[in-house]
Amino acid sequence: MSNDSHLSDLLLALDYFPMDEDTPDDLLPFMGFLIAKAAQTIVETVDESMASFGISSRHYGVMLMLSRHDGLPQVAVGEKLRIDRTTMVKLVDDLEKQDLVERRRDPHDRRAYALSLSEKGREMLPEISRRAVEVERASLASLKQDEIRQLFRILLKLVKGTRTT
Amino acid sequence: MSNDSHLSDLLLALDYFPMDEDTPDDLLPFMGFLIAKAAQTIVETVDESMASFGISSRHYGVMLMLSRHDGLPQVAVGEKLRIDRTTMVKLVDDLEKQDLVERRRDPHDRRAYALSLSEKGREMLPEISRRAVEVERASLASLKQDEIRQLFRILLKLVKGTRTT
DNA sequence: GCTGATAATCAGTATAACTGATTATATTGT
DNA sequence: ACAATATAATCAGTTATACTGATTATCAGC
Repeated sequence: MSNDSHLSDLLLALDYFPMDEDTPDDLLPFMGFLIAKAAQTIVETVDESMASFGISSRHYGVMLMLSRHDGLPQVAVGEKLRIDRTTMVKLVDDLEKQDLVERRRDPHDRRAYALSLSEKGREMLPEISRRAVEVERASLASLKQDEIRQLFRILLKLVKGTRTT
Repeated sequence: MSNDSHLSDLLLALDYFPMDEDTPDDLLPFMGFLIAKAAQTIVETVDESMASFGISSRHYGVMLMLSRHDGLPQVAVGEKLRIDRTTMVKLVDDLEKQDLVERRRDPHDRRAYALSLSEKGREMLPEISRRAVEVERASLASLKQDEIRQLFRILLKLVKGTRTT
């Protein structure tokens, strides 16, 4: 309650919104900032909701990835999620301790692990996902269905467009 | 070149796109993820572009804030930017060392600092902003002007909608 | 003036990203 | 087949950030 002066105030107060003209140059300095803050908000709430499962949003991301790409080596999951190789070690350690993910040796490349959801992981994932969706929906509550779809489409285009490779 | 398998592939490959139906529930589990990755991409590139000025995107954010709210106390800047009070100390230390920002005692509240851009800070900011805009524009290159405007509008609505107060 | 709140700071802890090295295994070139 | 090089995972150590709790100075209300 002490704090009704948010970044949105900054932006609003400063006539960066609405942007009537077709020169979004004025608002570009704030774009990165705005995306970062939106991300921060959502990630924080997802993290909170995942806490009761003993994991973070990042662990959830790994599980989500494995649900679709079973048997992927650790490094590949990291590349897809843009998580550092050494950070992946810790994440998978955590997930293994919770018995949500298994490390098996890849028979075709015995340096690598083939990561899979464990039995428990497969069982839990729908429930975990349901929670994540709940809070994400809540985070997006101020948006119309149509806006959510647009946002998704635009972000996807953005992420696709900026490949570092 | 080793890595053409990005998160976008995940999403595309999995028919999460295009989302023809009016049930974005299927894609909601990926929304937070997608925003986070978009943010990561932009923040990283902005950080890189700021490096030649000896600052990070966070320092830039503080300067941008001060350019609009001169004389704000440290804690207020932190609240607006959602940066921890103790982290602000370090950020302002850095900016002061670079002589971009000044801490003056607020005459009305001698506990607080009134933060201001220094002379040099005021001079530099347009140049710094120009660089930031350059790389942000590059990050958004895959989007049409119209999509950038939409994205901005939607994100602003989202951030406004999810006040933690 | 006393009490409780607040701005900034500092010390200490926890987490994450990153660097560089190591081990085991794979791949490539000859 | 063998040597050189590359790769997957790990570990140790460094750095950046967030957060907690305490301290100091100051403010505001009674």
